[in-house]
Amino acid sequence: MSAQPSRQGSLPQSAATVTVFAAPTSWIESDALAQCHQVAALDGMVHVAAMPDLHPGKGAPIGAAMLSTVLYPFLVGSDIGCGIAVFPIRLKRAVPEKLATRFPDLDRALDPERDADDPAWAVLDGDVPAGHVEGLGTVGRGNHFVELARIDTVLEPDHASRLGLAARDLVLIVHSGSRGLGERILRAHTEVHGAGPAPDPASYLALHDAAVRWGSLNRRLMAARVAHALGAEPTEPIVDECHNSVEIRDGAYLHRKGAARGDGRDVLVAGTRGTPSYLVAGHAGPEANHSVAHGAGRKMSRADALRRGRAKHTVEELRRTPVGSLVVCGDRQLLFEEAPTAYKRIEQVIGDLVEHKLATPVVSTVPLVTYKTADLAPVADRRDARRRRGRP
DNA sequence: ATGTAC
Repeated sequence: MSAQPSRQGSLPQSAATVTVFAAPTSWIESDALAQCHQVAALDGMVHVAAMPDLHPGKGAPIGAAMLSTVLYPFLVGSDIGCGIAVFPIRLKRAVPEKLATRFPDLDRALDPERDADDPAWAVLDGDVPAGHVEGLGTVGRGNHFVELARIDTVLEPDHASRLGLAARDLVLIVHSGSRGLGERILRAHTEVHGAGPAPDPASYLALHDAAVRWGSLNRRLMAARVAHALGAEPTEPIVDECHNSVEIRDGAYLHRKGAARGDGRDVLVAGTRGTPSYLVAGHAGPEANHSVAHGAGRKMSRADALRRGRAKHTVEELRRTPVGSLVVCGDRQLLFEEAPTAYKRIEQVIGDLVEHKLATPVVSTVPLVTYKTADLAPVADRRDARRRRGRP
């Protein structure tokens, strides 16, 4: 393998450069590469850096950092401020079967009035960004999750110890975003300007920044909800990086869609529901648009994962994974869509980051319990519920 | 990924 970025853009001189940070043997869908070149041809585009977890998105590729003199809201997408945070958590015992039943309902929002006495509110410092209360403290759908995980391998002992991490420690990993708020911000732009640039970048950025703060608050609220439910004290995150954002960098707009800030920051690169994740130290330079990958990256579309997964897996094997972890997910379709086999191998993604000197792995984590969406109620409970409603 | 429409 070469240490050089393996594929260079070779399209019209007017188009921006496209650099893909993946080994030739790493699976990158041609549709995703085509999307990178479409983005490279946009007015004002300077450089597109594709991460090893690159895959096709709706209109724009996912797993890319895109530098442009023009701000394009659609390159950030609707889940502005989506990201992954890591919170240390101390538990006396961590038996997945016991803990899985104790997770709170993270599909149900925290209501400032009805849930006024919920201790999770203690993480709120000041006002709720944009005053947007709907969906606060909820995980959402798609690839979002809240996971109780254990530190497995320590690869950089000094760095791990600076983060207060040692082998066998427990952490909560929270992957979620700005829910309806970011969606509303992009829709308001798109209704008037479509995929065109933001005519007033400062006003878009003000809304964007609020969504980024909201996403981070949401992750903290969820970690606090889960910590309280499991009988632990909430903690401050040791890592919290968003991967859908835009920032001003060297006088241009650096859009990241499924790519995390990778310049001197620690980032949790998520595996799948049933494989390890890696906390890495990012040190990406300008060629990579100062970015690192955000996860394993989809290898199959949701439709393919559903079709092939139904033929290949049982619900039971997806709910209890090969590493012994449990997946809380009452939605069977989501379980298949999010099957580990629908994603690339995280080791390959991490290997590509290392090969191209974008990041150094610090620790790996293995899941114990991953919460996706509220579980199906046990049969007895459902029967009771029907009886309470006066049905047979 | 989302809220909403089908």
